[in-house]
Amino acid sequence: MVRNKIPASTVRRLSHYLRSLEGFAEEGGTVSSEELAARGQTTAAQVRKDLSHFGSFGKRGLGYQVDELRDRLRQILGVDRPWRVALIGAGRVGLALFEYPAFRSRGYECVAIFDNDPEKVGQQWGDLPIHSVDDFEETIRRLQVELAILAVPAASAQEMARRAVEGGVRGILNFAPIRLNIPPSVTVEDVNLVMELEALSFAITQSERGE
Amino acid sequence: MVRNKIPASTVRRLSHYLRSLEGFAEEGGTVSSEELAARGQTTAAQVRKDLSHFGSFGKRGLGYQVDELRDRLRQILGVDRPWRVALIGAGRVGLALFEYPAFRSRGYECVAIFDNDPEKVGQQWGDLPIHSVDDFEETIRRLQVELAILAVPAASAQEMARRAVEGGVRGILNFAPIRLNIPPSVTVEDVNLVMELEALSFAITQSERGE
DNA sequence: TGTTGTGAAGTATTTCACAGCC
DNA sequence: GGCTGTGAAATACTTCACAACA
Repeated sequence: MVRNKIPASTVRRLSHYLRSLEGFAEEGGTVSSEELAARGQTTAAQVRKDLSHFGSFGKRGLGYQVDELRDRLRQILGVDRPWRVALIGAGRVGLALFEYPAFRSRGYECVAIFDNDPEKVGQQWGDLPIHSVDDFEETIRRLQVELAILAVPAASAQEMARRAVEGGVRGILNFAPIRLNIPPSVTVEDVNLVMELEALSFAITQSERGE
Repeated sequence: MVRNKIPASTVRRLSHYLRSLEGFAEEGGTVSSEELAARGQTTAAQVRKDLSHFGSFGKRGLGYQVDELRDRLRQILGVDRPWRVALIGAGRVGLALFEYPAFRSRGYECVAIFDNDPEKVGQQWGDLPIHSVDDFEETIRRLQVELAILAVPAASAQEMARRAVEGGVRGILNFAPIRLNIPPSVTVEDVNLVMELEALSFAITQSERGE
């Protein structure tokens, strides 16, 4: 079904489409590529091209069945099943993520929290204890952790990423502002807030100079 | 100096290059496009092309002067001067961002915090009071806020974005998972954590199906 | 009729490769 | 000799436009 490599831009848009469809209360309705495009800041042709990578599940003349497309998008994005997540780093960022309701509601279930600060180890967040990093690899392997959210200082990020891979993790959401060096079989997504702010100040600076 | 539209991918890489150069302790040294590429997960040709949009500040046969390139990148990205930032939404995400040391150290200075929860209004974070949103536009205009960090629930994000624009903000870092509808003169950068996680689960699901 | 799915055309971005300069 | 800066070539992505079909 999936013919070639899917561009990252397409994956991001698929996520948007799914979000839009979840807004539709009306079950059993249909939606056109035109409507999806309007909600997703893109074009109808782009919506159709994005979806066409995964098969053809629209009806010509009618559009897409909302329920069906939503289910299909969930399958494609892999969110039709729960994911076991470990939070590495119980600081402010970790706490914000841990309490972010959207994660759990989309099937990302935090099953373990780790920190290297002896003050924090043993504390509870919700019903989860904060583990020491001593037996990190064994613990995440035992708990069958698939995704790691890496919210530790840059200095320890590479080391913890390596250990997470060692423990069998398949993907890492990395908040540390460094490029992780890990095997290509493990997927990494970087969230770099300073970079986002710099993109803002760049754009503003450019527009000021331009005019 | 800047000839055409600069791709977003280039801007992100410039931010990486700057981060790499800040790692260089040695003042007065030089760095080649090859070295920068190695640290930034890209190619030497890409580094040179990225920089060439803004002029030619390397020495053939030698490479780039570290200090000079770093200063030039700061100018280009607009981080050679402080930016006045307002934090909108004093929840967990807001707190994590407020205490994120990298922001302040790069010149993004939080000058006001807002929340619509009467329980929070009047509290202090560091030496900043949490303001009510009642006189939001006037306050940010008076404080000459240039950037807004929007960390409020999706339901109020559009409204607060509109009011921020009204108050004279030039850029918005948006954590709400919706597309803001604002005039093109104001720049928006979206940080969508669910989307990042979905990109991970997509990639993992694909690789499992492929093999 | 109305809207999809998709080759073909059009743009945008990256990579190549080499002249030009230190 | 070594490394930059940059047109030209290659590749990737988006948009067009229309046949296919419910």
